[in-house]
Amino acid sequence: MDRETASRTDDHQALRLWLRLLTCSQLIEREVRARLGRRFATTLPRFDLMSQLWRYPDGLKMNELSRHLMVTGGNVTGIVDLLEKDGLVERTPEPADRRAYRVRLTRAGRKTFAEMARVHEGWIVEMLAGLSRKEQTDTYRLLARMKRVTMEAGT
Amino acid sequence: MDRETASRTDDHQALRLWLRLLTCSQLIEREVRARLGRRFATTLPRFDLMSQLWRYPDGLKMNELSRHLMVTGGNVTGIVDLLEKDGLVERTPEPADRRAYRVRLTRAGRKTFAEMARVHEGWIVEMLAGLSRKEQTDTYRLLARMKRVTMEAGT
DNA sequence: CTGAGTTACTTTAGACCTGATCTATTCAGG
DNA sequence: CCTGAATAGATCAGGTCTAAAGTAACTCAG
Repeated sequence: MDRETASRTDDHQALRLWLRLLTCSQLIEREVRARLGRRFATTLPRFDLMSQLWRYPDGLKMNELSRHLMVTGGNVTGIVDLLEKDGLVERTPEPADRRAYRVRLTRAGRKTFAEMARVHEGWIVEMLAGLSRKEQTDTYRLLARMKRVTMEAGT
Repeated sequence: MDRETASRTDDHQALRLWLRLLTCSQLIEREVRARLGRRFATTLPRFDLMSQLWRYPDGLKMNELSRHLMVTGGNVTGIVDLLEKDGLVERTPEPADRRAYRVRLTRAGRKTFAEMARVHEGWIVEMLAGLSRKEQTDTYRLLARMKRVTMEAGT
């Protein structure tokens, strides 16, 4: 019995769609968090941050990380602090602007993340393996529509 | 530029689907959280908890709340504490079991929630208004599949 | 009836997240 | 130059969440 099941009876279409979306998202996210903790003793926010740095080998400034991850700056500070303490990322000074840092993966960070990303993708593939290729692309396309209309509505 | 856009290039199908699902979910959730704060000076967890109690006028025990909301017991304790302090819910003793409480909405809680739920559904309808009725039901059905296969894979 | 195991809830430590505020630096006009 | 606005980042308070440990009450075999 979860939130969604408990409320199906008399709600309306858009609301039901939203609750189901939330349920799916939480099911996967919860599992990924648990596995990241068990297998790699890390967390989803840390994984996400490292994933961004992985795509930008020259590093990113704090505010760029903040935009990419869609979280506040104060939050990025905290996560980078923790990753830095573990030696997975480093803050290097930005010569052009003494206020700014450039955050990048260390050698150890790259090694660690490469392995994590490989295993992580396997988890997702496994969790969604029950969906046919067509179901996956159909869902992907419909969620593209949802993403678009939601972003437009939010403006 | 968000997480998903930043990573589209060379990822595989299931992973892309998951990232898009996460993006959609976060877009809506973020907006709902912001509006709940601005309009009602409350938070999504508090709203969710009250929403469960709304459906069970006789109240729920703490562990039932925990199961419905899919969060840990310690978390429920904290949220109920805050709602109780605001006079929106009350803990009443459970005669049959002196370890347990029965949590229910107070009169003020019912009044407050009724208004919040009405406005909240309006927000969701508005945010998803760009989707046709068919798109909504198609997405709903595909997410039902995803929910099912994900829960089965998680077992 | 008793004590070992279970269950209901709370507490705690630690991570996460936001919004607001602070410090230091940069930049744009005058 | 000099000053005020804007920007980069850090810090803080408060709420959220988990896992683990703690307390009290219940259950039921022996």
